[in-house]
Amino acid sequence: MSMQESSGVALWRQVADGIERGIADGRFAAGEKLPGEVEIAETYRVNRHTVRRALAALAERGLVRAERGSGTYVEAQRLAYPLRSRTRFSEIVGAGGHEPRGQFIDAGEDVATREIARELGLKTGAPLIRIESVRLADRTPICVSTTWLSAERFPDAGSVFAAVRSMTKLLAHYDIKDYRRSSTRITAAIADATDAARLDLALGRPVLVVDATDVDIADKPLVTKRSRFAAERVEFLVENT
Amino acid sequence: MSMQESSGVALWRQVADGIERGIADGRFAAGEKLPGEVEIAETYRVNRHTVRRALAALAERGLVRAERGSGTYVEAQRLAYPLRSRTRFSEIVGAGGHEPRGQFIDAGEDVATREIARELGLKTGAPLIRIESVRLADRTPICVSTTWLSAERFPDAGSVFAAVRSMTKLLAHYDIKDYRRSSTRITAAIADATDAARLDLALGRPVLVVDATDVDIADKPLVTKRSRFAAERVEFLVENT
DNA sequence: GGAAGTTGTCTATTATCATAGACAACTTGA
DNA sequence: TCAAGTTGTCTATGATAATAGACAACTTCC
Repeated sequence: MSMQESSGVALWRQVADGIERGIADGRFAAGEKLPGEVEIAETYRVNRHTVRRALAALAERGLVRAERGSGTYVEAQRLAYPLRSRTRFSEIVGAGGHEPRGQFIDAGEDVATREIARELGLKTGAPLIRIESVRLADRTPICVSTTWLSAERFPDAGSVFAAVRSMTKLLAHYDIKDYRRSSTRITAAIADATDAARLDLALGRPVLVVDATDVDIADKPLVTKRSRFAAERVEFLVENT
Repeated sequence: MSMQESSGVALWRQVADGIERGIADGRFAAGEKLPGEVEIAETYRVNRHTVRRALAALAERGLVRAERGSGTYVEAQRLAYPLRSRTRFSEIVGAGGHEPRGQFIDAGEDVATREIARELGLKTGAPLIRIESVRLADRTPICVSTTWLSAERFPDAGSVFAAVRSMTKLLAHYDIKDYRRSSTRITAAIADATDAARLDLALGRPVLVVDATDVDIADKPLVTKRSRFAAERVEFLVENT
């Protein structure tokens, strides 16, 4: 009967994404009641069971809540994340009325690829400290980051970060009182298995991939990082001054 | 045997996304040979047939090309898209050595939601012109846009755009010689069926959703739009000055 | 109380996904 | 030429996705 586009994405998942999109762009406001399962099934031209599976997936992720006999209700909101010259995770999250947190996952040594060397103003193959971390707002993971610093300049960066769990505090430990974002590159991708697990994100969900470099007040590169943000939880704001 | 995470995304699709990610971030350079199907199957822990399906999907989208007896080769590249105060699609694409094109899809009338009214400095319910368009680099669709303008100030915007197929030229028609981007909000989502078709994108692929407003030299709002960029074809650059 | 509308649960059937193995067709390099 | 390594094609089987129908359990409102 149906044509079956065979996109590699299950029908229930497409319905779930459609509803989530509706929540994200405000067609379904927070607290509001969704259309009934039968009505959703009709609009997407799928079986009611397929809709139920979609809703179950959204419910598991905490986006909706089903009430038997009554209906299914929305509960969600996206975090506004301005991209400014002064970018501090804790300030941005705090300003939104949430409690910023940092989690240290792992640190190790690495050598600079050509790209990282260029960003940090080092030579290819220079020794680096690599730090893996997660940042959260309240208890919700917002992004995972892989951060690189020069191992010569910041020899104990790994253990320092593990203790302070904040990039600002890490730099302060090395007497760097101020820094700013010099460049930011943004694209989107599907979360890989590791990132998905760390972000508590379903497989196949999109992430915003941000490559950024921070410099000190003399424009000297300090750290470069690649962060993956859960797209369903944030919205970047670019303000042209 | 396998655990089956049941993410709603087929295994072959996950493999395809993984390989695409590898192409996007440079692990597999353009023109280079991918690992053999057996090796890919081992790294992803799936059957070779599953890998073949993933490669077939990538081949259909033109990202790779299989050569019997020899191997499978990469062919792709992402468009760098700087987000500056002065943002002109044709200039950005032209600077990358590609030929910019615009396609008019549809125009109609609309009334301002609270959000659009705020962006354009109008009252909620004010009459608007809504324009749907696609922009391409060479023959590849880059983004689809929904653009809103005040119907009072730009009464014939729809038919003018249909003729000139460029926002800069449309504004020039109303004696606006210069304008600039005042705000940009970025997030990511999965392309819906309509956008996917217009972008020639497989279902379930991510898009970068950009909400932007352009203002004249006196900071008066001119147009506001929501664009959906094929994430696999562009990379946004934010330059903090 | 009762009707209408909602979500929850069960059984059953068909199509697609994923695996498995074997071998053909072709390219490359020794 | 030949061996090794590659992609292409075939058959087969079990697991999962999607459909279909029926009815229970519960809420809301008249």
